[in-house]
Parts: sequence; structure tokens; C-alpha cells
Amino acid sequence: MPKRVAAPDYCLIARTMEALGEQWTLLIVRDAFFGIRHFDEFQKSLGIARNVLADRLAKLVDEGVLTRAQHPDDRRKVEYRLTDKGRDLLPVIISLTQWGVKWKRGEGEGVPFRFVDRETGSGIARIEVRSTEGKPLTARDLAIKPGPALTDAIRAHIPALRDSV
Amino acid sequence: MPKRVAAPDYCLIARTMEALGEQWTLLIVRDAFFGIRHFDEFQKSLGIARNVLADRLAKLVDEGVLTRAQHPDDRRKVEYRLTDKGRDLLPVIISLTQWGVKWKRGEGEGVPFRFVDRETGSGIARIEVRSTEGKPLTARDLAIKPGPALTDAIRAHIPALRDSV
DNA sequence: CTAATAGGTTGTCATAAGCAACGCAATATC
DNA sequence: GATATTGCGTTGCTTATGACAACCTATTAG
Repeated sequence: MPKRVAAPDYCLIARTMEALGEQWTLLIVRDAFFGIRHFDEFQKSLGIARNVLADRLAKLVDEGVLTRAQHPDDRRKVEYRLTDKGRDLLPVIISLTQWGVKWKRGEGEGVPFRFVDRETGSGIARIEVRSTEGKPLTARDLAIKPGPALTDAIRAHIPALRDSV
Repeated sequence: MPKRVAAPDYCLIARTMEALGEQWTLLIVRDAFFGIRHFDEFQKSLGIARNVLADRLAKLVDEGVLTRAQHPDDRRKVEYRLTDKGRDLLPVIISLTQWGVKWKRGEGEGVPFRFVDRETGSGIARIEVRSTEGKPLTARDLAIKPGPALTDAIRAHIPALRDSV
């Protein structure tokens, strides 16, 4: 029984992946950020099978990431648009893209297009992880600190928490 | 043939998802950020099937996100550790987590643990997308601008590019 | 009124994931 | 120094999911 991403819903990432982690889902969201709104546009842009696309779009609507609405002028057309919840995925999309640009781009290969500030035309800066005090942090600067919902079961799985109090 | 995320490798996100988009992969990376290093720790933490875990770890090593090394003291043990390329996924992990905290957390539900600055103990600020000039940007502030590698085929798929020059 | 378009649904098949059992080498225990 | 245990997988079997192509329905265009 290949169940959806199973186990540890204690972690918010796991729950996020349950919502977005299926194949194609984030690529559909990316397309939505590019302004794609119609079934066939998604289908052609991605080359995805139509049944899978229908399934993913329905789940994204269900999840509240997209809305589904009939076009007022041509009632054959259905428009899928990002909700606030969907637009909040921008940092996810951008950070994935930036990782791809840094690590998955061929030597001397250009990008096909970029997001820019529509007002000033300037590009997007490298995303940074900062402390609440504004200090830039890398993975090496981090420690794990127990939170209110920490249980013994969870603690048992995370070495960094076993050591701490 | 359920091929790996097919079509559009013109987008760096697509290529990124090819590397990281399989089920479980990002959860394994998350665990690695939590300091998990051994096969059985991943397995117990995630509840993943052992054959699938073996497959994903091998692919992550292949991809250069993790290294695989024998433990010097106990040579039964194999240690999987993040590489620089893996550590560069921190913004991805954090932005996914933050989205989950905002949109997938139950009413009044606490988090089990958090990342903090190991020196000062302070938490992680909300990740922001900024222009190169430092101006915070939301999805509504963005436009798409053609890049050097833009082809007609790509342009045809993106409505926002069809309009532009 | 015939054809084309938009947005799906259905059916079949290959593949990927889940599960349990086994293998095998390196320690630990007696 | 034989036996058990731990750590890291692999193998075989079953089930669920994704790909592909064909079909369906409603709406609009000619």
C-alpha cells in the first residue's frame, strides 16, 4: 500500500510534502506563477498526462492553493488561479529555482527567463536564511531547540535532541 | 512508462525536481539537517520501506547532496552527511517549513522543535523574497523577463512571454 | 449543422512503493 | 572462539500510481 508520505506528521515539512510533494504538483504551481491558467496550457507546458493533471489540479484546489472558476465570456474555459495560500509558496519556488541555477545549470548555460520586479525591472536577490536579529545563517550555524509539542517518541528519533535536556 | 518528471528541462525548477522531487527525498534531506546520519535512523524516523530508503540514499549520494562514508570506529556503520550542495538546500527546507507552519498547523498547535542560531539562541526569521535592491517582493510584484536561453518553443508555452517582445 | 475547442473521464499497462524475509559483514557477549 | 546482535542493505511478492491513447460532453465558431 504505497501510502502518501506516511509517517511523521509531527514535522510541518512532512505535512507540507503531503500537500505538495506529489509528482508534478510543484511544477504546476510554478506554471501558475508564470501566469498559466488553463488546463491545456498546463498540459502542453508540462507534457503531463491529462488524467494526472486533472487529479493534481483537483487536489490543489481542494488544498486551497488554487481556485477553479469558469471564464465569464467563454464558458468552456476554466481558470485556475493562485490563492493567497498559493502565492505564499513564492519563497519555495524561488529557493528551488536558485538551487537549480547554482547546482543544476550547465557550464555557460543561460536561463530562458527570469522573474523581475515589475516596477523597477531589477532581478531577485539570492534568498537568505536569517536569524530574527538579521544575522545570515548557514546550516553550520544551526542548533535544534525543543518546542512545546515535543514528545518522547519524537525526541527518540532525533539525535540532536536526545543529547539536549 | 512513469518517467521521471519528463518534459520541460528548460526550467531549472524542473531539473531540481528531477533531482529532489521523488517521494521521500526531501524528507530524507530534512532529517539530514536534523543531524541524522545512519540508515536505521532515517528508517525509523520516516517509517519508509528499507528498499526505497536504500534507493533514495544512493540517488542522493549520486546527485552529490549526501556523502557516504564508513564510520572509522565501527565499520558496520555508514555515515551519510550533507555536502555543500546539500547544505545549500537550507532555504528550501526552511521555506517549506515556514509555509507548513503558516498553513498546515492546527489551531493552537505547537511545534515539536525549532532551528535556532547555535550561538545566540535566537530563532529564524520569516524568509523573504527581495529584489537585488533589497525591496521585499510578493507574487503580485513580479513580471517575467526573457533571458538569453529563451526559445520560441518555450515562449509559446508561457502567456506572459507571448505578450512581451 | 458540422467542426473545432476546452476540459475532462475511462481503460489498459508499466512502474514505483510497501512489506516481510533473508543475507552478510562487523562488533559484542558469553 | 562460538553465538547473538547490530547495521546496512537486497530479494521477492503485492498493490497503488502514473503514462498513454481513446473517448465523452458542453460550448463556441464557421
